[in-house]
Amino acid sequence: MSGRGPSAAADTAAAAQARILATIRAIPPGQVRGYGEVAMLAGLPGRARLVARLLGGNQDPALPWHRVLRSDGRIAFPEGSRGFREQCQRLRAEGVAVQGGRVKRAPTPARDLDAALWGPQ
DNA sequence: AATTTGACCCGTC
DNA sequence: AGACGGGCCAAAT
Repeated sequence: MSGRGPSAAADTAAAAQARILATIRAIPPGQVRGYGEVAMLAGLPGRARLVARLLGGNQDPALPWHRVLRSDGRIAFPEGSRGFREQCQRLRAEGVAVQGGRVKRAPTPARDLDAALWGPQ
């Protein structure tokens, strides 16, 4: 059947978005991930902005959006804004140390891998 | 169809 | 550590 309706491309995009949302939902409480990290885990490397756009239009209160931050470990909202405070509070409620709008532990565990490979001496 | 915008990322100074 | 600039991708106007 050659009836590729207008759902062909839209379906792919929808699937990508669904994977992104699933990845965000899969983030364990007390942990944080970067936008690019979420995109990569969702099988969409380089689409960090898509994740951001998705969260921007997200209306699901059950989505742990607060566990997603910038690659620098910093909150993506401007300091003092509503989202900033809410995200900060929600993170602290999960035991995440937030200082100056920044998470103590970087979302990229690459350093841990290096340490694990070489070991503590 | 071209331009602008956005809860971004990375290398460099 | 923070500041600048360029790059990337997708949706909205």
